[in-house]
This record gives sequence, C-alpha cells and structure tokens, in this order.
Amino acid sequence: MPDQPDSQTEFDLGGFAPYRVALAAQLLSEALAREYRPNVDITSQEWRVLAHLASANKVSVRDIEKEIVMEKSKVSRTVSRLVDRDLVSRTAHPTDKRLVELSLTTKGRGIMAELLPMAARFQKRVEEMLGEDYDRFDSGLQQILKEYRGVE
Amino acid sequence: MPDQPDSQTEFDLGGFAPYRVALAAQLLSEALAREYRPNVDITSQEWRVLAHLASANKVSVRDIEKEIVMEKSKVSRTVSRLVDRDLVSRTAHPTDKRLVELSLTTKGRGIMAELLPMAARFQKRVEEMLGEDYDRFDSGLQQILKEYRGVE
DNA sequence: ACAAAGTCATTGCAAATGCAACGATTGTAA
DNA sequence: TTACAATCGTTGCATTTGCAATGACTTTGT
Repeated sequence: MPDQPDSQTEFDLGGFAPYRVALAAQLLSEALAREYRPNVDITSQEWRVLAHLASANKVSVRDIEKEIVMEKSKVSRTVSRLVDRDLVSRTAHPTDKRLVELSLTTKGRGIMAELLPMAARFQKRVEEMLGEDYDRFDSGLQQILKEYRGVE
Repeated sequence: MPDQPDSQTEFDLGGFAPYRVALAAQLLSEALAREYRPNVDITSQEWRVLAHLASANKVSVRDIEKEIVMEKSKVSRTVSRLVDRDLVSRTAHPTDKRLVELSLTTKGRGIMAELLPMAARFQKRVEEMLGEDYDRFDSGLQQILKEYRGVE
C-alpha cells in the first residue's frame, strides 16, 4: 500500500485546496501590484474598487459590497480615501437619500486608462502561461464561486 | 465584430484572474471556517500555522514564514497567541540561539486530531465538486504557484 | 397616516496588520 | 582574532480591519 497519510496526525497543507488557492491569490495580487505600483500608488483594495467603478458607473457602496465581496465599512473607507485623492466622486442619490452615487472623476478615469491596459496584459500573460489548461482552470474557479457565493 | 470591450474604459473585473482567484480563496476560507469554528475557536492564520506544525515538527518562525508565505511578524504574533492558549510550545534551539523551536503541544495535537479529518472531508468535497476538472484546476494553480513563488 | 421594520452608509473601538527598526546571535573575510 | 555582514525573532508605531452600533432615510403593514 503506497504511503497513505494518517489523517489524525499527518496532513498535506501544500495540497489543501483552500490553502493553495489563497496562496495563488496572494501571489497573483503581489505580482500585479509590482506592475502598477511604480506607476500608480494605490492599494489592492483601491484597485478593486476603481476597477469596478470603471465598468459600472453610478454605483452605491452596497453595490460594490455585493459585487466585489468586500465588507461595507471597508468599501466606505476605501472610497473615502479615493475621494480625498480626487479619483472618485461621491454624490447623493437623487431620489433615495440613503444611497450615495459613486463614479470615477476625470482624474480617476485617467489613472484607469493607464491601469486597465496593464491589467489586460497581465491577464493575457496568465492565460498564455496556463495555455489550454486555462479554460479548465477557470471553470473550476467558476464552480467554486457559484457554490459558495451568497452563503451567509 | 462581437462586442470587443475598449480596454481604455471598459474592463471585466469579474473575468480578471487575480480577482477571481482572490474571491475563490476568500469564499473557500470562509466556508472552511464555518465548519470548524463551531467546534474550535481559531482564526484562519492560526489554522494555517497549526496545520503546518501538524506535518512538520520542530520548526522555526522563519521556516513557517517561508513555507506558508506569511510575513514573519505575523507568524511571530500568531504563534504567541497559540502559545498563550497552550496549543504550541516555543523553546530555544539547542545550538543556534537565534532560532526558536515550535511544535504542537498535547492540547494542540488534540485539536488538530479534530480539525484534520474535517479538513480532509472538506478537500474531498471540493474535489468531488470539480469532478474530473479538479486535476486541471489544480495544475493551473500549480503553474501559478511555481511562476510567482520567491519573486522579490 | 403612521408606527414598526428594514435598508444604507458611516463611525467608534478593539484587534490585527505591515513595515521598519532593534537586540541578540551567528557567519564570514581579512 | 576581530571587525563586519547577515540572520533570526520580536516589538513600536501608524495604518487597516472587522464588527457592532448609530443616525438618516425608506418601505411595509395595518
């Protein structure tokens, strides 16, 4: 019998899916940050929010919270920093005064015009790296996202 | 021509690999935590350190830092909490006095005896969920890990 | 209409984090 | 040997985070 690890005392953390995926996420995020940070000084959280705003105008904090799965107080504070730096504008919703309307400022769009092509190149490089495996890889991701999204 | 997004202003964050992987990581981590937290009150960081200690005895902070890619001060403080809770023992290295020797205590092993089978079941469930796609998915992960590990 | 419940964004606060600096120790080169 | 550099773990400090609570507003049900 080939060495069957005793699950009571032995465990291969390196082969554990949650760990592997977390590690990959961290490495990808760091690699991406290494590319844009020399040009644009933003954090990963700020990048996420900006990227979402780039494709969806006039959104609320709640929209972002749901869409990019970021706790709302974190979204709120991230947005505040972006507003301070004049990358995002925050105005009141015309009819529902509970909501805010967030969108990129001109300056914000300028930065994204620099960042998005960079992101697209990054994406392309990952796809080329995985080659024909990319589709399977991505559909695996898709299943995980579908399975665990919106579980309280 | 089918709608080709203008990379200057449009961007599909939802299809962006770093974002997707990060999201999957977060969801997996939360799903896992939902399983063990009712039984054992530890954080994800503590889980990671404990899991590594379960398979590698007598390790230093530096070993953990490298192995699980966690900043050393974070490792140090996580270990301190585990030592306070008597799950991990921290003793001086016999010859090199700079190093510490970390290992699970009896109590720590007891907790891991409960946690590891749970983790194994979780892993199995993910594999079943992805079915025959799992191998491709995992080899995609592997390529990412290999490509980006140890890049300063 | 109006009270009760729900929704949204922000903030207070304690805890966690990242980074640089530190002290202690060990390795290295002259 | 003896300076000098490198390694290891911890800590100080400013920042970020998570969670609960808050205040402002809107929806629901009667």
